[in-house]
Amino acid sequence: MLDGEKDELIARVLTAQYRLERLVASSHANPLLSLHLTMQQLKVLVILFREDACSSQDLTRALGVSSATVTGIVDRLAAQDLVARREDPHDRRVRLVEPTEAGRALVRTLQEQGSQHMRALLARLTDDELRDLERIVNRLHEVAQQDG
Amino acid sequence: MLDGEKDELIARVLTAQYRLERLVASSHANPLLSLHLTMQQLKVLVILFREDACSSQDLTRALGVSSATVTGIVDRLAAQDLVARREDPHDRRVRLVEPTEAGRALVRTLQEQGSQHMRALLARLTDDELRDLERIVNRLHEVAQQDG
DNA sequence: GCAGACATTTAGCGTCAGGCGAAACATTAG
DNA sequence: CTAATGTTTCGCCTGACGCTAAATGTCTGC
Repeated sequence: MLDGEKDELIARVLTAQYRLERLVASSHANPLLSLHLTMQQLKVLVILFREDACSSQDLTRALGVSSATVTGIVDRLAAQDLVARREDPHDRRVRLVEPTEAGRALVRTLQEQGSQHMRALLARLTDDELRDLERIVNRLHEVAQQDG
Repeated sequence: MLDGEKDELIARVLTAQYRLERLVASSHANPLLSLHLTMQQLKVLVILFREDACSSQDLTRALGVSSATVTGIVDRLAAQDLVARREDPHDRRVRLVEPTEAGRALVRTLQEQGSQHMRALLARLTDDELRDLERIVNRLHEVAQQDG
């Protein structure tokens, strides 16, 4: 296939995917709308979800605020049982902050919107279609992993 | 295929997709992290993105706050040129609020995370894989549309 | 045409989260 | 041992949001 044609095919796949996401999103409530966190609290959770555990200093740098401010934000997240603090075994001055399972679950609901809905849609595909999809998603995963 | 086997296959597809999303998300910055809105402001934008235009009263109900509060939130979004107000032609008491193009673009960046990255991944698939993917995504779109 | 209802905004007040600098305290590094 | 470092506490300040009540313009039903 010519490069132009492949680009066109990729663009079509992305467009189709985008339209599907839009359609799925419009048929059920966006989890963001029922969220009761502030933006800074959510940012901390998103960072922790990705990094697993961070020192207060890491958060200070990531958010661009003072360590006193980070203490306040983490305190309020801890009060909601969304994060927990622990000591860094290598340096007892450092407080590592990590998401609780509830904190993780919360970020997950934001990132995998419509997953139950998607399950219902997938159930409407033929077995062959499902197998094809599995094969392709696994391929994409492989490729993404090679990219590091 | 037996129902149990199909459920298993669907679960595998969802798991593979989840793992792929996690991998993609971990390799580039989450646009949420550079957002400078408050949560209520973001919620209003998300609502408007979906509905296109809302009255203040619609927002009052959607957010569960007073109309005076909605006025403040919308004022501050308008000051950032993310929303615009206009009169409802059918009832001049009503103020319709709609996202500006900048407001739409902002919500879009949150919802299509990793789309450039995905493009690069797709480029690594074979032509047949891309065609299969397009076919399946279009099928899912069809099914989602039938569901209303 | 008019009174009552309705949609929105304004004004004033209060609370909360976040933001800071400085000090205190425990820990680490040289 | 001293100086530097990481975190928390304290005190102060600001901005956003949340509310009630009043004001103003518009609509509805009689």
